[in-house]
Amino acid sequence: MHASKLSTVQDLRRGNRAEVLLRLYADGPLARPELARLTGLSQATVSNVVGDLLDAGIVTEAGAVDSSGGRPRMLLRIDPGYATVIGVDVGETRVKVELFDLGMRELARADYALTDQGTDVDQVVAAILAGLEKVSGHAGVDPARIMGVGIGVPGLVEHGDELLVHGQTMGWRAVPLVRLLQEGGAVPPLMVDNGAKTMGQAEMWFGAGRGADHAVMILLGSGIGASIVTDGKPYRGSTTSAGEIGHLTVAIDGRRCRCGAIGCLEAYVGAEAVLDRYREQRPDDTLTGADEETRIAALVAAADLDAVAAEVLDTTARYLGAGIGNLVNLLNPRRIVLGGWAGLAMGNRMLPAIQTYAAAHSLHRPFEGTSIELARLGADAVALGAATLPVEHFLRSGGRTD
Amino acid sequence: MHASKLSTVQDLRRGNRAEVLLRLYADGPLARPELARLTGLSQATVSNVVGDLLDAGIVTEAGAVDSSGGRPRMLLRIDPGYATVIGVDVGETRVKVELFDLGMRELARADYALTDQGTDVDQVVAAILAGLEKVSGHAGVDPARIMGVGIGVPGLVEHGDELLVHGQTMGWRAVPLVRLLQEGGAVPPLMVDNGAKTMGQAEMWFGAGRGADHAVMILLGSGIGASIVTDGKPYRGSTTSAGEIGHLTVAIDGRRCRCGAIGCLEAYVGAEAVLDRYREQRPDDTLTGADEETRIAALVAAADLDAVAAEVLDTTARYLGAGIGNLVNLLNPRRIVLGGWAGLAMGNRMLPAIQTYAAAHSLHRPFEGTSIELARLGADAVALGAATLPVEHFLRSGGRTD
DNA sequence: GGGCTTCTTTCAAGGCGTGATTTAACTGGG
DNA sequence: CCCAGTTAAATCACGCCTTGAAAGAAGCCC
Repeated sequence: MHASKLSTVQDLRRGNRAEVLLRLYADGPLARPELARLTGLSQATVSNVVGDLLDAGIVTEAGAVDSSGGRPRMLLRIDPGYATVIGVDVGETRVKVELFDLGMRELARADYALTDQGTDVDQVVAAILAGLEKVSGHAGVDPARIMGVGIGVPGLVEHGDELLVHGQTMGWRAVPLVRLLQEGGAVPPLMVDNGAKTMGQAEMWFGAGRGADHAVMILLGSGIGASIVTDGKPYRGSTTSAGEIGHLTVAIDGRRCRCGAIGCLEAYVGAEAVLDRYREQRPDDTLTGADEETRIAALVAAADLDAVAAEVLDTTARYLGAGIGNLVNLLNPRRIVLGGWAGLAMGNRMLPAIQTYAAAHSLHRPFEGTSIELARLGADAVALGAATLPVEHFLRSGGRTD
Repeated sequence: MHASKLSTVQDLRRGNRAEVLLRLYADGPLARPELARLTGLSQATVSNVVGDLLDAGIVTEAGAVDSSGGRPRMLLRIDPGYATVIGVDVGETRVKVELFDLGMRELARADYALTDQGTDVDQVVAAILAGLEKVSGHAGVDPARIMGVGIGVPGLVEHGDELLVHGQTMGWRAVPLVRLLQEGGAVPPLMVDNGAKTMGQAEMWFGAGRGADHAVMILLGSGIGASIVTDGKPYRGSTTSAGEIGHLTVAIDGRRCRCGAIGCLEAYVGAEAVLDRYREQRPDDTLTGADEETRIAALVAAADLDAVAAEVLDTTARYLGAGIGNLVNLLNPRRIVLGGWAGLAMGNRMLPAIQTYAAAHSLHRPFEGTSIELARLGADAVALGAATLPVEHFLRSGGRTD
């Protein structure tokens, strides 16, 4: 019920700087008059703010254009070289650390295999620290100019007094990841979020979610998760665990899920569940491949000839469509993005079917206002999205690194 | 991705006035030092702002208290008599118009029966206009001091160029309600929202939702709807139709819903569906009463003796619990409030069962952070909630009526 | 009554956004 | 080549805001 949190007149300035920075970051090079129009600020203020940002080196001029009889407008953009950020993708099989400039071009990377499915916290922490060390030492990178580290982890992240990670699949319970990293010598700011959420953030900024103020990014892998964006901001709920789409009940008298409940979406559409369902119908199991990823690919490829495979995939689309319908009815998003390696593998073939089933399980009006698309950034956007966390903080704070 | 919309230094003042007003409204009489602490403003600014508000007559002093050796602090509160608001509850059987002071005490009311289930828009508009006329003429009420009219309608409300109401149950299609009312002589501001949402707003402000920043109010009547509150604000989605909980798919191979889809929650837990299910199992139908409301009451009363009734109610609780579980997993709210006449009638007896089933269909962690409660304001809070719309606008704008 | 405490107002200082004005930069026509 | 016309950017004076400090107000306790 309470309003925003601005009070002093400097906060106002900070807010306007943020407005200008966000707009410049989102909509590429812009000239001052356009900025004034887009932000609603006066041209005088835009000149002032831009002057500050130019002095600080955050913004640079990017050439002049146009001129139908007047002074040409000078384009402005955020200097990609002003600072760098690091994104970390903690998975169950490996840790990936990438260094980006502000334009999100990758400057360096480090990759570490995990030997025990990520259950050993110390091994993961050591890998992250090694990765930070390595990419920070990359030629031409000033460690003082690294504005932050974003980390995407599989599991729930609790932002309390101390940041805690609960990772069911890796057996992590209340792991104080930030503290462990700081004790290991990592320098703040360290920002941690769920990997599905960071990937969703990446799609929102650079992929299929661009421009949508209300969107849901579905991350379909072995299991299924989602990242909800409302009013342009990631939605976390009261204890930061919103978006657990995997355990929506869609078949109240259906299969038992590994979570113990009955009829969860994940009991049908996660890669693991899809392969289980196929195996049940074809005990001879003709799919090639040892890991889920190649087996799902084989299943999709087989669907043209194998009626069982086609039926399994169609059922998947039907359940996923019902789940998407629930999202549409409940959240009324502008866009739904299907991502994750399994989502892309199956979605490439089945997007139309998914859309049809989703329509059947949605109210007409909200469905009309929703587009359902595939993710554009592939399955490797977790680190990219994680790296946007410090960037977003930087932009929203009006350009201070603190 | 964009920030809030403050730019000039006067907006800052307006924001601080709003902060003070919201706090005073929510937390009763407060003294200046407490306001300073709660809002984060300096005592000097609080004095300034309060001075303005006192001069404008919006705030009044409410006696001094305390004094352990110092000057006693003067309590402040919003003057309930500063202005009045009107709330309108448009139902399918009647139109109710109520006049409140700012403290939401009812000063006058008018009630009009509808003869044709509300299908005739003109009749509804005429009833509203008559009601406005009547309560505005109430003794001691200055028409110039009516700060606005809030209207709760059954159906989707589209806030586009022109406000349009789509009411499926009344057969309304794109009805320009505000325009019709203005042409009939009603004076703006007129604010319209879905009745479930206004009722949710009432529970948020004065009922079971107080203090929860993330909550879902479930309105269970003949059908079922919901009002979602995120970060303290009503959530509407991209085309203002969020919260259509009634057509969540919970039983993908289940009953056909009147909306045409299969397995909707509303096909099981709405009063109509509950009575249908009972009738299917007991074609002799021993329930007394002609309308849904008394028949549901009879069903609940019969459950102690009638095993079929008990089973029907238990199934209702199971489906409702699954639906609530979906809300918990997806939105991670702090509180879920069950209201509406059917929700209260059934919830009184079955809340524990609903909670148990909800727990079974929720992830452990988010469920732990959620409380599931019954609404406290009865089934007649639609008009009250509607009346809060202009009040909220007034408070958030810092005390201007424009 | 005189200290003491606490609330409330007043005051000067430092910032900020804005409209108006001025300066800058470029086009196009004679 | 120069000069009016046009648009962009910077500058200025003004009014408004918040704030810490200081002053004033209003009660308590001894």
